[in-house]
Amino acid sequence: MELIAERGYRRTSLAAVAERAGLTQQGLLHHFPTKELLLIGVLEARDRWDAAAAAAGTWRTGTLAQLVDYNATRPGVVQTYTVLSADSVTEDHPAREFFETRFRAVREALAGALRAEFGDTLPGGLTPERAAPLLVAVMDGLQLQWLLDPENVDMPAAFRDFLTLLGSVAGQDDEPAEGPGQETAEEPGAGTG
Amino acid sequence: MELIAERGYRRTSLAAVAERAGLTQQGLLHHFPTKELLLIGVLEARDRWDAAAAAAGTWRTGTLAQLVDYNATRPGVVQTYTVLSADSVTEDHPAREFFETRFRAVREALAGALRAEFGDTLPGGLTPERAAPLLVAVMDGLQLQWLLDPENVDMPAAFRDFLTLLGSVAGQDDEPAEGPGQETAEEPGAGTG
DNA sequence: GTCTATAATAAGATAGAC
DNA sequence: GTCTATCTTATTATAGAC
Repeated sequence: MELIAERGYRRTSLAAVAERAGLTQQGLLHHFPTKELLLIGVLEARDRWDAAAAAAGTWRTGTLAQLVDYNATRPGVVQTYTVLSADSVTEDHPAREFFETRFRAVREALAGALRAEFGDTLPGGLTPERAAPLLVAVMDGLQLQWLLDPENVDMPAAFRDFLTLLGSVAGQDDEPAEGPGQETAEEPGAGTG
Repeated sequence: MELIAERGYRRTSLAAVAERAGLTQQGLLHHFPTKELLLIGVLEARDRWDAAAAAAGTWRTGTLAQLVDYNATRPGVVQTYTVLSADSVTEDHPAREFFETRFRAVREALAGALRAEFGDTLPGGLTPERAAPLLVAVMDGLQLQWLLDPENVDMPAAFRDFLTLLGSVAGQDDEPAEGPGQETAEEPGAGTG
């Protein structure tokens, strides 16, 4: 995960991963026979690590704001997710199905969360199902801008601005816009994951 | 551009570009001495091609909605932009400065457009400067979801939903949500470009 | 389970002829 | 301006010893 965050999947060599892990390339290939299987192993590991965050039934917009706060303290993890998810749209990418499935699940989970918090109708006459992809898009899009220019893009504040547009009060009273991050909360998760 | 759209920058070989262009790898290297300079040439070419769209003084939210319509008819171009912009956040990427500068310019241009259309105050008490990164984020984030799952993500409709949240009327009367695209309008431009 | 050794390939780049 | 030929390096993957 560290190396993919730094260099992206394609530029990350098995030799580099092996070195960081403290064994040889061939030792690494004993556990993951191909580079592709290693990538899938990484994604599955992050999924397991994100198990708590994936308990979507308990998500609220305030939870999401805290997740964005947390992400703002972990640029490496955010970069992993951003680079890998975009890379996955290319032909025959081993992670394509993973992200396709994941985005669908996240949209559904967030739609459920929005419905639980706001009911069937949101500002502008939107349904939770129509607002969910926007919520996901804002999280991912802000991450890209923030990774490129953290000095000029206040990701947590911008996300709360969007929640304000959605009609949530979490944007105003939930957390200071540019707080110290959730240093205490050890909840993981990057991007919409 | 075509090949980068299909495979991403790193997976695109000089030999493949040369073949598509109808010359040998060495003939290509005569015009672009390194692969990095070729990438910069591609980005500059797209900038020139986007010159019309970059006349930001004339942008309005309706224009942006039409741009999203157009993008929905050109998955290859959108993919180029999505893959490349995300890839650019990795260490020492040759296009990093290009995208950093470009995102900053686009945010400023869109802030100006929002101010021209809505004045200094938007819904939720947002300023144009605070809404602009959200607008960019929604465009980019929707592109990623749409590229991964075009059957389930109606990018133009979702973008108009966001415009509705921003208080624009363009979302209702400007264009059918899932139109045939702007086949006549030859205006180019992918992503926030 | 980890190692050394070694394929087998593919890539970016250079030299020099025409 | 384009070509053939070649260099150099990096990468994924395999074979087989310990």
